[in-house]
Amino acid sequence: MDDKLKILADLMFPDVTKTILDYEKMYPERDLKEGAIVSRFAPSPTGFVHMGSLLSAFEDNKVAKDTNGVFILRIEDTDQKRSVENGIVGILNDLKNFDIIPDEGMIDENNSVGNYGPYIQSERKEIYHTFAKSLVLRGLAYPCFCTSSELDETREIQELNKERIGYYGSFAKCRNIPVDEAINRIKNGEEFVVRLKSPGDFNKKIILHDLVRGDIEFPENDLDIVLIKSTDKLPTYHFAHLVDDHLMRVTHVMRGEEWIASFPIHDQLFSIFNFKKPNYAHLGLVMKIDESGTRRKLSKRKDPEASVEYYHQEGIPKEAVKLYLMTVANSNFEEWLDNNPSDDFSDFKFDFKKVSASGSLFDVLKLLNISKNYFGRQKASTIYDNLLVWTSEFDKEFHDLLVKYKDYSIKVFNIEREVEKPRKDYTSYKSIRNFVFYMYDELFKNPTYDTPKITDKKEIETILNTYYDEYLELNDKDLWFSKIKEMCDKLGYASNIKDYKKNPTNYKGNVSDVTGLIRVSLTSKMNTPDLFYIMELLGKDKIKERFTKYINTIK
RNA sequence: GGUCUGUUGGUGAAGCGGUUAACACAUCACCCUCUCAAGGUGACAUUCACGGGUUCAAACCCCGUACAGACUACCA
Repeated sequence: MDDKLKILADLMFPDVTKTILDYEKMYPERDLKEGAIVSRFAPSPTGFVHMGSLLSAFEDNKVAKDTNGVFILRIEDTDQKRSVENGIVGILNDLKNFDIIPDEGMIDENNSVGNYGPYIQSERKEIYHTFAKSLVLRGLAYPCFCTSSELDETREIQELNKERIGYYGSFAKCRNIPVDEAINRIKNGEEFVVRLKSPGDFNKKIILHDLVRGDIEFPENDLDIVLIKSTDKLPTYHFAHLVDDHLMRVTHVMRGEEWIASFPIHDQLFSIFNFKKPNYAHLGLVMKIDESGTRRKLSKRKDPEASVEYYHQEGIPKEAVKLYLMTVANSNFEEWLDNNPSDDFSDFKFDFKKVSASGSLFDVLKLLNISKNYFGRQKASTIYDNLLVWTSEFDKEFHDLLVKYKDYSIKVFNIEREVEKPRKDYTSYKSIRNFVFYMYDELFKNPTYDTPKITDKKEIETILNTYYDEYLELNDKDLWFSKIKEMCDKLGYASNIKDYKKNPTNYKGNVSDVTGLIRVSLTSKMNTPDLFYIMELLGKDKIKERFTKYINTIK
């Protein structure tokens, strides 16, 4: 009997030259400190990273770095339909944009670092075959010749009889084909997949532990799942997971909750081989609210914000996205951030217990808020440098101005910045232009003016001319303002707003109406940062120019 | 049909048998103020999907139900 199995196994896997033991020696247990976590991100080479995957890659990376472990990038290309040209580089770039750098695995389309490779599944065929072959030898796997139409048929029967769907028990037609017959059919060139001869019993319960959900009770797996596919002889996800994560000595498998259902399969596989089982953490999915008001998985196709590239284009700083990801990853992070306001959170330790089990809603508003606070912490020169990089790709016109007026630009960004309570108005690099455009003549050619309180042309002329001729003061902020108040008193506007509120009819208006007019004439906007600083930077000549320009636009 | 997961305010959530049900975002009000952005103060869940049960005591434990989601492929 054993001899026959050997003949069968050799026939099924003619390419196998090594044994499992050989591989155990090639990929020995890692020599890492106690508690070090080996994690892996294993995408298909689709060329881009979706927000949900980014979160899990981010967490994989974080956990490995926290513990001085290893973070591996492995490419799962066992389904050729999912592969795309230069798909690996695309993924690597998306990760790199958020400072997620794998310690081990693929570093470009064809090369890798690390001693546990290859890191592309299609190049590991012989390894999978070796493991599958050992199962055949032990009578725990068998060739299955069922065609897809046969499979469909049994499924239909199962549906009709309201029976559990799947390839198991008496529905596993090829499970008990005599070895002789199997040998002959293979010799005759019949196509086959290799299936696990599951030793499980659906009526028995097992309890599996998940790092975020705790213990989960399942029936044992009794499905004879496919291990190796027929046409390309590549493994299925389940089998590749077993072989790769064992041989790469992965300690923690973090994946989406869509994998919970196959947890029993994976546990069984590890048991059969008597391999040390990894820890599992099944993460909640990233959701969004649909137009119809229902929750659904964030979709790459429908939702621009699902694509990681979107944040790059929008100019959301990667630091802000990372901060946001961390708040989604661990619910206690925000509190920590409050006490440690910084963009470097390497001191914050990821905790599986603080991972939410339910899918979280993707909250763009929150991201923007985090981003705003991030900008609040930055120096003007840092903002300048980063903005220069962003505009070089997305806003050529602005970029050229930044280069031309470097020192001036830094001063502009510094308005109310490096002080105790800095401004928090920028939300993204993209948004900055709208906050500062009026500081550049080149961007102020045809402004659309907001409408100030004071609209009468004659009055406007009087105020602006009087101000420029008699009260303009740019050396000191306090003096600047007291001069404006002085003028208000002279022209019939209340210099003190409280006085104005008491007796509004005694005045033509109040200081804020006057400064509002000056503000609009200079910037076209009703709302801006501190007017004094703006005027200080603009300088006398430009102020005159803009007063005139404004007066000329009024009818 | 089967298996599994989840359900706390507009949103993200804390909570693990006794809490005024944290905190953050958003919203609103007031204060500060030359306008904004900020900042400060306060408001915002009589209640934790629903119905039962256990208990002196339940958002927390048990049982049902509903809803949402995942899986049930030679896709991952």
